[in-house]
Amino acid sequence: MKMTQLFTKTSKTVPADESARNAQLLIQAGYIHKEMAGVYAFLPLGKRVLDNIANIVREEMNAVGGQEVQMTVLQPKDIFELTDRWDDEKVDNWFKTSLKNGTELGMGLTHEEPIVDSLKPFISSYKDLPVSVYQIQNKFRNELRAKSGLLRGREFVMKDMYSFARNEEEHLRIYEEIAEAYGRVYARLGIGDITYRTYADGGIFTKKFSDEFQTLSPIGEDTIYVHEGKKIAFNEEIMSDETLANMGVKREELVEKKGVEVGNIFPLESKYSDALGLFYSDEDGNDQSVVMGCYGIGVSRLVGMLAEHFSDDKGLVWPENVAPFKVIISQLGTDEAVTKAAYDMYQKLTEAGVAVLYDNRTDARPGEKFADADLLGIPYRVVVSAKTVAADKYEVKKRVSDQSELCSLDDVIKLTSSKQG
RNA sequence: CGGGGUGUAGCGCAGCUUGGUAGCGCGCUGCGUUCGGGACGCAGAGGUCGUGGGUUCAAAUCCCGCCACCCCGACCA
Repeated sequence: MKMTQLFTKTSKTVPADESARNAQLLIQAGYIHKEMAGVYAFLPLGKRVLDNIANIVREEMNAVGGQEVQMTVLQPKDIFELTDRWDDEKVDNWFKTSLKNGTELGMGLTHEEPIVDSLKPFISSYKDLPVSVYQIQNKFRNELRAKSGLLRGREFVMKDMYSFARNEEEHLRIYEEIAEAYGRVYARLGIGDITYRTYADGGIFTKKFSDEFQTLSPIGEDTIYVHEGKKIAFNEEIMSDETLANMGVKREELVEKKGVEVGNIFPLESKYSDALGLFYSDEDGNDQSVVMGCYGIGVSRLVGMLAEHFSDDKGLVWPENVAPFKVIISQLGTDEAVTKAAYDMYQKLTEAGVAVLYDNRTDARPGEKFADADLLGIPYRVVVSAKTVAADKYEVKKRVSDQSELCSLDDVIKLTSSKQG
């Protein structure tokens, strides 16, 4: 993409109504637009990052047999009454609305009931199970207070998967498979080493425990206790001598940290399937309960988490897998030879399948182009100028490094088109 | 929802104490000079001062209500 086509611009000043670093950077660089507190629009660059993250999540969910669907945002009241969750006393952060005739509706905050409801016509036999279904969709939560930029909004993008198994044993196998897939997601996003599977409370979903995936960060809202040796952690909310004993861990082995919840998985047993009448016939023709699990990943929250984590005093520093563009070509000067060399590079990289942002602005001086390349956080910067043209080379610098090197066009293509991941 | 703070041009801010023709920087438009780390000169455009009421000859400024945004806390699929 040519930068002159991109409608967003960077700003020299930090927005005054944000104090979270992730929101400051993303707004300053033109990735997102704040519509209201806790509600952000994704602009072209932000949308590309969001989609890159979503695609990694999608690939890993597909790899463990997930089938993608898209549920509705508008939800009927009756199915939530069957599970006793409609009452505002039970769930108090639900945006609700109504039809003209007064019929009450909910706006997607979670989808256990609708998913069960839509699978019901298709699940009747043990032969129909197991199955896992997921979606990547906007979720709405009427938070009393939005905060921390993209980390805690009222409208956000979430991947939620629901698994349906014939029995507890099958459920556990699937649950662990998905937990492992989660590990791969965070590894591919570049935060595998600081993300911990964390033993936590079950919240409104289940009486039992849940597993959170917590990424260590000073901006984290949760206090967790990390066991480095086992690469696991415990949420403060369930810390007790009994829990620790059950897990075979000693209190002095744990280190207190702040974490951002980037995923949360729950065993649901048959709470929702039973309530909504989803059963299957076993080999003997007897009705059996379906054992469910649900699995969330905060996709837009991850945009914020990664922006927060991968940044420096000059701006964003995206990992290659999520960067909106892998390469930015900074053309300095408007000589014909320079323009031609820059445009050649742009075309060749594009043909090689590399996502390129071509800074073809003629009204921006070098310092401004460099500052923008840094702020935008594009992993590779290729400078084309009278100097590089004279040397018949291109100057390549990684965003994470302050050393540049002169390369041939082919070298640049080789360097930037590898390591897909 | 409790406490604290802030709303003035697209962005960042000053002006408010002590009422009297709304300012600065960035950005934007035009012209010229510049051109490897956010250049400079000249000439311009752009504002219901969050909003509604009140006091006053006169309100960005004083008083009251409301709205929005930020922070701390509580809460948290």
